[in-house]
Amino acid sequence: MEGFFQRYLSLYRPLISKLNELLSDHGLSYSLWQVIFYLNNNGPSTLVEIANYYNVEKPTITRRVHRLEEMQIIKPIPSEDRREKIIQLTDLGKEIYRTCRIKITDLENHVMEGITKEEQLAAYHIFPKLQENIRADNERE
Amino acid sequence: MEGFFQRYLSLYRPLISKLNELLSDHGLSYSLWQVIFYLNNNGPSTLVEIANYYNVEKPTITRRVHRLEEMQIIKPIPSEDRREKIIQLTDLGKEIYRTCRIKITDLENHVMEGITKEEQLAAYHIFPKLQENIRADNERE
DNA sequence: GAAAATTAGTTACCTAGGGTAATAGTTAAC
DNA sequence: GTTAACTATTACCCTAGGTAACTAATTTTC
Repeated sequence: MEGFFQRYLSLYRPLISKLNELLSDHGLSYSLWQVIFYLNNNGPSTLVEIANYYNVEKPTITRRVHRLEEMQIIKPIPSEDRREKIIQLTDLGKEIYRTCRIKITDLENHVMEGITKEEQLAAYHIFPKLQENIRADNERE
Repeated sequence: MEGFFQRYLSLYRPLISKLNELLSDHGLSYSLWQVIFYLNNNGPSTLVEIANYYNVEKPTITRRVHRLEEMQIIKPIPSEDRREKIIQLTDLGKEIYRTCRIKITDLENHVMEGITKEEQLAAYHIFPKLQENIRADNERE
């Protein structure tokens, strides 16, 4: 499958630019959206949970969380364990999630025009497998 | 196709890290590799050609080219038009291309393990189409 | 139950990578 | 021959993330 990475990667920049543009209407970027997305799907969470999910370091999430707090999109809630900070979406945050979710899904449908359902599903299924293969390969070291 | 972008994008970081790691053996990163790759496939080229191909700005390519020149991987050749700078791979550059090409193709094959040929091809074909749809959508503005 | 180890989050500093605007030099257009 | 357009470069800025060191809180260990 020579050239697969080349094709995969050349889509990245146009796509992430498009998403960032879409999200900038709400003062967001894709990296901030990831946190909102996680909180919407998983409910109140700690920073470590989010960092683990996205395979990024803790300071990265600290930064994202601070920005979202300033924007009143998320807020901390009390925790038993006083080391950790549990955050959840505010009402504003939930509203923004819904609005952006619709826009992103619209975009997803739009860029899929002219592509058969079979191809879409094949690609959809392939990503986690590739990720798992890379993860397993990293493990092996 | 809700969730497609999410899946596509979560593969990016692991993959680009893996490639950068692989290329770091030769003092390279994926962004530098792109220039080598282009020169290998297209022969001597100007910076503008490369910038257009990868949809990045000219200063981005200026920087990459300077680094590759320092590493003696590429060299300028005389041009009729004295505004432009034509660069090509050196012998060392061609050698590095071959070595890395093999390693990258090996990695491509390896991360494809357990994925059917049909799925691979479907994904392979879908990327340019998605890119074209995004491009067309941007055009429309 | 006190000391040591671990954990969550933060801060400070650094790096990669790319964009914008302005500029010099060169060529094309008229 | 003057103006416009083009190539490459420079300077400056932004986004995004990583590493190392640190604080505070909690577990583990003995």
